[in-house]
Amino acid sequence: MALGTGYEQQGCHLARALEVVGERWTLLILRDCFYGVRRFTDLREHLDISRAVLTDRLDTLVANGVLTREDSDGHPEYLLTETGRALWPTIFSLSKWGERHTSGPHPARLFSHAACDTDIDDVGHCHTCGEVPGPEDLVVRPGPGTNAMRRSDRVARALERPHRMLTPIDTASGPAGG
Amino acid sequence: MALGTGYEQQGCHLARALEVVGERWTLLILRDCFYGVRRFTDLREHLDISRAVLTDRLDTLVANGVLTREDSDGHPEYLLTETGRALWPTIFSLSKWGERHTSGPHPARLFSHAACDTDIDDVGHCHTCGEVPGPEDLVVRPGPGTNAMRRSDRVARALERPHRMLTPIDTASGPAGG
DNA sequence: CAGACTTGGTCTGGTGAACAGACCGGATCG
DNA sequence: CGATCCGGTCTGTTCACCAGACCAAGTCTG
Repeated sequence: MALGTGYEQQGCHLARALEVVGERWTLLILRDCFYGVRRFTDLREHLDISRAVLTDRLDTLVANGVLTREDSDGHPEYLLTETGRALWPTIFSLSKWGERHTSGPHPARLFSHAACDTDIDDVGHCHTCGEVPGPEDLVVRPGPGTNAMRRSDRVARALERPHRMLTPIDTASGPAGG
Repeated sequence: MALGTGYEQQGCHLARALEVVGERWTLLILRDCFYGVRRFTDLREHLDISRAVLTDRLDTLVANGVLTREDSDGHPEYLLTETGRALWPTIFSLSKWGERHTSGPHPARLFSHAACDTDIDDVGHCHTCGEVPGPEDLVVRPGPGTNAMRRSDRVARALERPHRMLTPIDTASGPAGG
């Protein structure tokens, strides 16, 4: 619980939202889910997060209907629900803010509208189609700021190539090291 | 620091953003700043937050260029910078998400475009003007979900009436109690 | 000027969360 | 049958948050 019992007094939807997704690591976990990461070990390796905390966050997200936990091939897979997918504007805008205002000027990731191959702008708008595509219609690829990332885990390696959001990350293409 | 030193390995703008605004209370403080709250005591009363934590969060936000600390009439005032104002889409979308997906169906606050008096939609769009107004062009007023709030502090009372965002909250209109 | 009050903090002791890392049970591989 | 992978749980330490006491500067009252 990010705010203890405070949200009751707040009576505010923002406080309630922060109860669910405002804890440490949670938005980073969800960002990875949008990228297509679905498995415990992939999340753990990519985020370098403690197992206990990852377990707790996933449990919280499942309990709040943001993720589902499904068995696939004997392994659990964590998938975004519709509620979870609705967080994309928040994650996108916060990431853009970080890019603009706290980091270097170069985006680490670029997002393009899969239907027309146009890069979306800072508010997620596709100028070719005149719409704001949902995350399922976006392709993520490395941007000029990517050199800031020196991670060699399987997720980071898979994201070195363009990848359709929400489709599974291919983590079977080789060992973690490299 | 919300993520310790983790953001270095992440090389990700979202992680860097969360370093700045991802700590407990921070987004609620900033929401209040958008509403026009500027003073330490008003923030403390409205959020019911410990003095030490509020001090720490304000210092962090000032140090990261999200707020400025200025003296007005002998008292410090905390004001959003341009960088801070750029967080509005994030706060708005997360609040909308909380409204839709974690709380009741009724918005606690409604936002209208001051120029044309039209309520903005869930993505912040004004259908009359065909644009997405910035926070300085919005008026906030209580919505049908407001009854969930039973706070009687001065900020809550001031927000019982429509209020132009980013203009100072009038907290001198009476004592805190009611 | 004394004394009370407001404002904007700092300091302290207790509690809960996050961390690194050990351990573990089931499945799969060789 | 042992080794490895996967998805966790458990443990001891560190760290952040909390309530609440304390404090200094200003300021209102007389």
